[in-house]
Amino acid sequence: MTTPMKTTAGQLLKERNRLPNNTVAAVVDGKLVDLHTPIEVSEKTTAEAVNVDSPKALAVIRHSTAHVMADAVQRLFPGTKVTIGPSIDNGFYYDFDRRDGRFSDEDLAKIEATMREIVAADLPFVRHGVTRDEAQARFSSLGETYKLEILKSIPADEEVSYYQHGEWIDLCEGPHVPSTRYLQAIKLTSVAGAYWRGNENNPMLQRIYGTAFPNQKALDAHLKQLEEARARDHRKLGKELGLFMFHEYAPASPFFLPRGAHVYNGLISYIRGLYAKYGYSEVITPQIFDKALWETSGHWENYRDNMFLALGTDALEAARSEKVQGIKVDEIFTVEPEVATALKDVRAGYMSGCKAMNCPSHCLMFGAEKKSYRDLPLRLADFGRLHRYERSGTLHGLSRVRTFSQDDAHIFCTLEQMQGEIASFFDLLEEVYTGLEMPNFRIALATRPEKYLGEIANWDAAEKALADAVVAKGRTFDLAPGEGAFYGPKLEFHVTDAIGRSWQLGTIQVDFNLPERFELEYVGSDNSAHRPVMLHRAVLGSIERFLSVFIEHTAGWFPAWLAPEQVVLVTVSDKHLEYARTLAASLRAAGLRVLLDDSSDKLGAKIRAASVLRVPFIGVIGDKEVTEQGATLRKGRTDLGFFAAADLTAKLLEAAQPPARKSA
RNA sequence: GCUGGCGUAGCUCAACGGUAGAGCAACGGUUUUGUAAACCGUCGGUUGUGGGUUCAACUCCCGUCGUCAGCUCCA
Repeated sequence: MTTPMKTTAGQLLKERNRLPNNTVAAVVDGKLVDLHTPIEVSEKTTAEAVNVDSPKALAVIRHSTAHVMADAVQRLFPGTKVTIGPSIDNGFYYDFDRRDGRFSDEDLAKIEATMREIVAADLPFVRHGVTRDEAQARFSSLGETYKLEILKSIPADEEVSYYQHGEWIDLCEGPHVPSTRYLQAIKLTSVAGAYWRGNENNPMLQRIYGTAFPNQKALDAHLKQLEEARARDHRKLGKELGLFMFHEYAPASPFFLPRGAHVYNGLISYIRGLYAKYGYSEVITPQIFDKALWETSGHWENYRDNMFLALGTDALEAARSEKVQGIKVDEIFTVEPEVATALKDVRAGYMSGCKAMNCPSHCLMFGAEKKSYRDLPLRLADFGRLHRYERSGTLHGLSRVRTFSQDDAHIFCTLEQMQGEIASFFDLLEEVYTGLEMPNFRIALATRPEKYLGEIANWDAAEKALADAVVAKGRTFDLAPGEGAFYGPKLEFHVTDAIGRSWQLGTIQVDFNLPERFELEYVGSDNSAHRPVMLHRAVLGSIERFLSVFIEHTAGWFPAWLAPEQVVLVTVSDKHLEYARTLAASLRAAGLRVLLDDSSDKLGAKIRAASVLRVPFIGVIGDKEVTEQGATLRKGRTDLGFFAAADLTAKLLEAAQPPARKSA
């Protein structure tokens, strides 16, 4: 018989001799709690100390820091109302409603200074479990209207509590560190607007972001990583390396300069090379279609606002002469009324759309000829250019653009073939990620959402096929329940880059919808018609977005097979130029991309110029190299020594091989 | 889209009511160099754009375009 007793997690752990010095919280019966708040325990209660360096502790520290920040803000800016202040992936934030002004960078410095005072005061965090009425009374006397709103949204069966350090209180379920003294490494990072409860119809609040770590060393490491990410920013490198540019005449639409276009095309030819091996057939499809196509595919209904509509002069002429029976333009456009008015006579039959996706084209191709089960699986690949109207606030360098192309393909197959197709896609994906030296990825399986289309049995079969394919490869996946599209479940592939960030690149998605809408059929061995399954899949996804990831992953140091130039020859002085020209010509004849720096700069300056451009190899030519007929090779900061001309060619040609051919 | 910040020479930035400047790049010359920036000179801007205020606007105000950050990881 166990008797319940009142104690604290800290006390309990101490009695059990399991309370190390650097403990900030505890997990009691699976729940994260404070060390210092009274709880009911029995002998059966399990308790575990949460070490200051664990991820759980980090969240507690950050949440406590958010409280301290809100305290500091209200001390410095009386009348400011608090809202919410959670811990997040890289730190924490707190949203404030401040009516008398905006937080400036100087304000952040002041707030941070006040926070340090609060930390130095070593104020304990005390939890108060209260009734709803008590909480209501307390926060309404403080005028904290947002907290009252939150209080209302807390389910009736949940306990309500507030936390106090010093004089300051906040409606909060905790847990918190025992005292402000535990918050030793804090930093406020930025201020930005955020809507109350994330809804743009609600008032705009001011959000202060900050971060906190168990110690200064960890904080410094984090700040250094942020700096590293800034240094690798693809927008900055794209400019510095002459890869791409933008122009306000085509917002969010990249112009790939010669060096960038080389890398772009290199990626496509790499993928294209693998398509032969994996049995894909590449197709080329139109850019602009009659609106009827998008009605069939369902995009007109669901995706119209994201599409660019193209109008020929024919359409305008037809409208003017009123020969065609039309519909009101304001039924087509969801745009400003004055635009709709200006265009109101444009006729529906002439409306056309620039493609945002390739799948409808591929469905037309599939349906154009009678298909037999012997034609399946049919894998149609398409690098076609897509246009999507993305909201201005979501645009970002190459990673979110309005025109791009994908390493897109659609596989038409039978239900039975699905698992094999998924497995084969998995092989392709692994080969590419390994080839591009981004071999680490995790997988998520997104399953049937509440609103879905098609038969549950098919959904179950598709989800099982996706899961089985992953397991068969000896991999695990995270389940994302209900995150699938309305037309089918999918696998998502999230790769980890060189500085530990995760990006979703690849995906394979089952589609029960489009074959239905396009009434696609094949004749089975039983001589009757069957509906094929359609798989959408991409390895890199948008090439533009992939490039943004790849540039940041490599910090601009592309592998030699992909780099715009593979080697720069630099001479020690003018008198070595003649031989350098001969050598450059012979390397070019061997198929290598060679630059020759014939400026009158000193050697050091030439090396610097080549390094800034991230050219993989630098060949130095001076007296010794002319005499011995070769070059001294350098890769990055590493000196590879002297290579005679023939060896140099062989060495560079080896490095210039794309991964597929290297491994073969 | 919304809120806020920012648009100055090709690039990175300064000047913040008195009429625009530096470094790098480019160009010309000198230098002939041994592993991440030689030296001298020259060119380069209706300060994104359209209006307004003022004797005077890069600077202040309004519109517009572009761009950057953020816009539930919920007490």
